[in-house]
Amino acid sequence: MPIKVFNTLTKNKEELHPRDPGKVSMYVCGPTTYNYIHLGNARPLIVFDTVRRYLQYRGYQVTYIQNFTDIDDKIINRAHEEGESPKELAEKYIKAYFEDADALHVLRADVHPKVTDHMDEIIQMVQGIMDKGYAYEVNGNVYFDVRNFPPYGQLSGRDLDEMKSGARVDVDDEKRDPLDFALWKAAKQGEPSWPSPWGPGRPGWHIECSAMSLKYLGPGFDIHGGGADLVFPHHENEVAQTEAYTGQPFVRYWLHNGFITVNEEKMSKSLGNFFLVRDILKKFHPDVVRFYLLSTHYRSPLDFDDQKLHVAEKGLERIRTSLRLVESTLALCTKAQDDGQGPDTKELMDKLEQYKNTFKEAMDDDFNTSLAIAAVFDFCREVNSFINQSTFKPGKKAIPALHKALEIFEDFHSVLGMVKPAAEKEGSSEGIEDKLMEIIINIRQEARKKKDWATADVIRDQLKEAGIVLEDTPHGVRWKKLDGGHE
RNA sequence: GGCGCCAUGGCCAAGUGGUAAGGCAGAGGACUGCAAAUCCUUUACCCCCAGUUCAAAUCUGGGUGGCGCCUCCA
Repeated sequence: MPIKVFNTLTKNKEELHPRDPGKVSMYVCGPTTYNYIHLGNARPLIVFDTVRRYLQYRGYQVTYIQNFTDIDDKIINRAHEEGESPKELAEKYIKAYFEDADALHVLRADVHPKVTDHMDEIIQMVQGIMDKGYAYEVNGNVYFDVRNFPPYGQLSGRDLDEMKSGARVDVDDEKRDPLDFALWKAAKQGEPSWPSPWGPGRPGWHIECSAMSLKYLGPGFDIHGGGADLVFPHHENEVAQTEAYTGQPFVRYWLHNGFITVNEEKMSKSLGNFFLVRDILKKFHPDVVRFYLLSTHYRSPLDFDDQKLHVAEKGLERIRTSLRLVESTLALCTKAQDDGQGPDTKELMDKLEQYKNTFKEAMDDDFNTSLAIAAVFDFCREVNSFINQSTFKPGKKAIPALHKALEIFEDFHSVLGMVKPAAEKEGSSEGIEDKLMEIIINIRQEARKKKDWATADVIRDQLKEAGIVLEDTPHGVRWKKLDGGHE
């Protein structure tokens, strides 16, 4: 079964047939590094990270490129405000970007190219576009000539003449058409600049993604991703530049994620209603944020508030509880001397396999993470039912089925990136913690044997206050630490 | 003004022709010394009107409401 993706270019779900069989090339627009990233920035990171993980899970060799826009007006302005160079400012926020993205378990791209490292490629491309007659130079500025490129508007479904009537287009005497956009901007006083055939200046916003994607992925690469607000003008302009330059189709599949909203309004820096990832992570675990963002289909809008994160927290906890149940039961089975008792494990294994397939079918259908997560919940219920039914006694017989359950949890985790808790830090006092808990639990069990409920309850209550929850089960006592805020 | 998206139970959210997945919350039950966790049961005239069809949440037309892009924006 081929994977289907919704292609903005055709407005249809299409089967994914990569340029090179078995390989997928992806380019995702990365941040302009003049501030910490906010939740709206985090959505495409997590969405396309999940796309990448799933493609890898399905056996594709994925090449993933995500750029940093490390020179533009906003960076220059901000640098002036903060009294440092644009370079220093950009480096600071690139570092911060990685801190946030790593926390959210976003895998690093194969290459994170920066604009300032690719001036030669950019200048060469601008020159090439001029040579082919699709761009012109005025006073050191180079503009793309949209009227001369008939397919302009193909991605965003716009008509040049209809747009002209819109009131929000800047009038600029230098341009032949108001919609012409800058490939190269002449340097202004006090701004960083690079030498070029048209005098000192810097690249326009759009050309960088064309130049860098072309360099690392070549013409006609597979997937270009980004937020829906980039469709026009950014991606439209990328298509125009690149196809004018290469004479070939630029990208096979355009994928765009929907917005994060706050009170049903788009979260954006200009509206000032944004929440920084690092602030949210003070209140919620990164895995919860990830779960929350993936619980809605990537193309739908997603409204943000704390209450919804709390709901996500509970949902994720349900999955984690099931995972722990499997792990602890497997430990009991491994220790057991006999076969144990219980219903047929073959039937369980078949059902688990079915849920795994449901998960895959959901992801195959344009990365429907919402449906896929529903399959994970169904899977958990199946496992919970099996282990908690009264006829079940842990023993050797159940080991293969429990192993299989853990393997499938691992599959889910490899795609969603938040099913399993991150491993405890190396060199922690975990060993001692386990021993202490064993001692405490044994003391409490002695009290319970004597029906000294008062003592047993005091221990349980006080542990809970300390953030440790005890659960008395038929097969022994389990404990877990409550996940509070992160760090 | 141009282009586009969305409207599903108390909340969130899948589902694009055959009488509604999943999560959270609520109610009842099982289990438990009591809890917790878990399991079972239970809660939907799918925004309105008209049309197409044997059959529509799902297609078509109209309406109402909300949102987005056209300016930096993920």
